[in-house]
Order: sequence, then structure tokens, then C-alpha cells
Amino acid sequence: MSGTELEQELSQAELAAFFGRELLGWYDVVKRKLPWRINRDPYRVWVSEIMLQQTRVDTVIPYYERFMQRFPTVQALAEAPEEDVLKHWEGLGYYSRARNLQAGAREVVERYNGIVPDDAASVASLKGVGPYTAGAIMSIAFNRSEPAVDGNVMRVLSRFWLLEDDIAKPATRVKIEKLARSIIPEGRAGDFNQALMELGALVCTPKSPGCLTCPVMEHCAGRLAGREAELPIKTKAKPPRPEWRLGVVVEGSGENAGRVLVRQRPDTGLLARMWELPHVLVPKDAEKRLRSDKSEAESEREQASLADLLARMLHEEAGLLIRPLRHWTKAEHVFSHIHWHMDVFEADLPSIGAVASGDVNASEQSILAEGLGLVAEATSSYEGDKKLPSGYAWIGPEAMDTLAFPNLFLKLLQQHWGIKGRG
DNA sequence: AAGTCGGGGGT
DNA sequence: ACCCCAGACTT
Repeated sequence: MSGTELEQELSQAELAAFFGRELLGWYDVVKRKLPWRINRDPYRVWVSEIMLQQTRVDTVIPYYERFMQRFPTVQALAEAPEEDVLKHWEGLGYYSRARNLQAGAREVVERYNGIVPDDAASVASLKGVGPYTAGAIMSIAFNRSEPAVDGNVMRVLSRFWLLEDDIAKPATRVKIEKLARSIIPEGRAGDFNQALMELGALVCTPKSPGCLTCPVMEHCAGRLAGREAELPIKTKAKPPRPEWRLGVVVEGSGENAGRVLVRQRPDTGLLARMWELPHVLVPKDAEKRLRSDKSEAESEREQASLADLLARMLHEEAGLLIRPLRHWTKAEHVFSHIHWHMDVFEADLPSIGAVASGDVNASEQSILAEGLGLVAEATSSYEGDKKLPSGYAWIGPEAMDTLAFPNLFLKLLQQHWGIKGRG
């Protein structure tokens, strides 16, 4: 301490007044023009806040524009087919947000006559609306004095007030909510909450924060202590568990030439109700057996083993008989809790002619040996496109605007047809 | 309290 | 590579 300067000890109320005044003054000058800020329509605010959950502003903007164009009102969203809603969410991730949002819209139509209720408890009860989103809607759309504490706000307030609580713990969000509620300037809840987030996004960033341009640096306890870089405190997440999966691009023939076999995922769980290429999880015991060859280039022998496993598991799990042709590509995809390593094969359906003429490889024989009757039945029915296993369908590039795929499979399909188109 | 739920951009 | 993003829901 210098000794010549009197450290002004500001009270909590004085700090809050300073913080609110300076932050709002800064926000009024620099706030970004964003598509959900053209008015305060509660439905528009609602949709934006759901999309912005765990998703950056720049990523959301084009999705938001398309979504609002297609579903401009609560009624429009409530009446739409779910598939249509998912299609407009395609690539954005966390797809339960889309399903919950539509469920919420239908609830607003049925229970509130299509008007988003101006009531914190009612808004908070809507599907997909948690503590943050309820506070954001109430403050931004209705200017109610409710806190809206997201990752930005926890970071900003942790630094300004030098809070050393672990923001990964749920209890910390509750604590910071109480603080945030207590410092909302009278009559400006919406602007204040947005200003907090704007500061976190533009200035008080996770790494190398721009303290020199920060409107509240003068009394930021974290900065004054020289500790802004180590705040907020957050425990590390566990790394995603690895999974080895075998996928397949099954090419159709005859009337399905140029099409690929896809399937719809179950109603719950990961990527619920999204469409995908068929794939199977390599069991851990089989993994040890098949990974004996650790060399860079996979041998033909190993690929044949993988293809064999793929065909057999697909038959057991889905009753689907395929004929793997060749290894096509590898694909990696990382979720927050799972890391997929995929080997994708090209395949077609076994034909009766091929079986009869003996034009089959060894691995295929092991599959087909289980019953030529099955093959015959499968072949005739598949070609008619009538008796595919439940949830399976043929799709060509022209129909891609009807089914919603997660990005992983979207890219694989585009790669498949893209190469074909250029070749 | 810990796990589940996508995908991408910043550093 | 690792971190984090205008988080919510389930167990």
C-alpha cells in the first residue's frame, strides 16, 4: 500500500450504485444491434434466450432469423410439425431445446390464450425455461426486477466482487443470483441484465479480459487485487469417454439408386428423434481384439473384421442385412460427455443373384449362412421400399430439407453425395 | 451434486 | 488441446 492514498472503503450499496451507473452508461453507448433487440415481443425474447443457451451470439443470429421467419408467432410455432421445428434447429445442438420450446409454445396457446404470461412463476414453469431464462424473459420483455445469471454474469460478478466460490457448483449460481438481484438499478432490469452479459461477452472475457476499457475497473476487487486472470474459480469437467463406432453408407439400387439408408433415433436420449446413418457401438471386448494392430494404416484384414462385425451387429440389432463393400472414411465427433471415433463403410444390400452365384466374400458368407431365407425376404422387401426395419428410410439429396440430421451425419451425407456429384 | 444433452469459436 | 459459450433437466 502506498500510504499516501486513502483507500476509499465503499459500502456494498455504494459499490452497487457505482456498478449500475457506470455499466448502464457504457451499455447505452456500445450495445450491439441484435435481431432480438428490435422490440420487446416476449415470444421473440423467449426464442432468442432458448437459442442462446450455451451458444454464442454469432452462431445464433442466422438460426434466429430463419426461425422467426418460419415461426413468427407463438401460434405458428405451436401449430408446426415437430419435424419442421427440428429442421430449423439442425446443426445448432441441444435439440431438446427445440422440442421443449415448441411444447412451451403449445402450452402458452392452450393455457394462456397465446399470450406469454407476464408472471415469473408461470414463465418459469414453461418447458425448457430454467432460472436464467425465466429471469431473462421477465427482465428483458417485461422489465421486471429479476436476475438473469448466466456464465457471463457469474464471471463478471466473481471478478468485481472477488468471489472465490466455484461457479461449477449449483449453489454458487444461487448465491450470485441473490447478489445480482440486489444490485439491479430501479426501473432498468432489462438493460442491466443485458449490459452484464454484454460486458462479459465483449470486455470481461474468460481469457485476457479488457480491463483497460472496462467501465467498472476502478472498483473491481478482482482487478485491484491483480487476480482477474484467476477468476472465476471453476473446477474442471471430466473428459468425454471414448466410444468406437462403425457406421455405414448403404447405397440403394433400382428405384433407390442414388439414395442412402438412414434411420431415426429414439424419442429420448442423445440426439433424440434426429435422423442418422446406421451405426453400431463396438463392444469393449471386441475392441481389444480388433485393436491388436496399432499401426497407422489399417490392414485389409482388420477392415474386413470390422466390416464383418458391423454387418453382424446391424443384423442383430435392427434385423438389417447389408453387404459391406469397402472402408470409406473416418469421422470424429466430440460431445461434452462422449467422444465418438467412427469408421464408416460403404455397403449395399445383398442380392439373391450374388448369393446364388457365389459372388460373396468370406465375411459375408458368415452373415448369410444364418439363413438364405432371410436374405431372400429382405431383398425383395427392401427393393420395394415397403418393409424396411422400423425407423429406417431411403433418402436422396433432394429430400434433405425434410429430415433433420445432427451435423456429424449431415457432413458425412454431403461428403458422400458431393464426391459422387463431382465424379 | 453429478451426469446428460451439441457444436463451434477463441486462445 | 483446452476452455467456454445469454443452461436445463434428470437421477
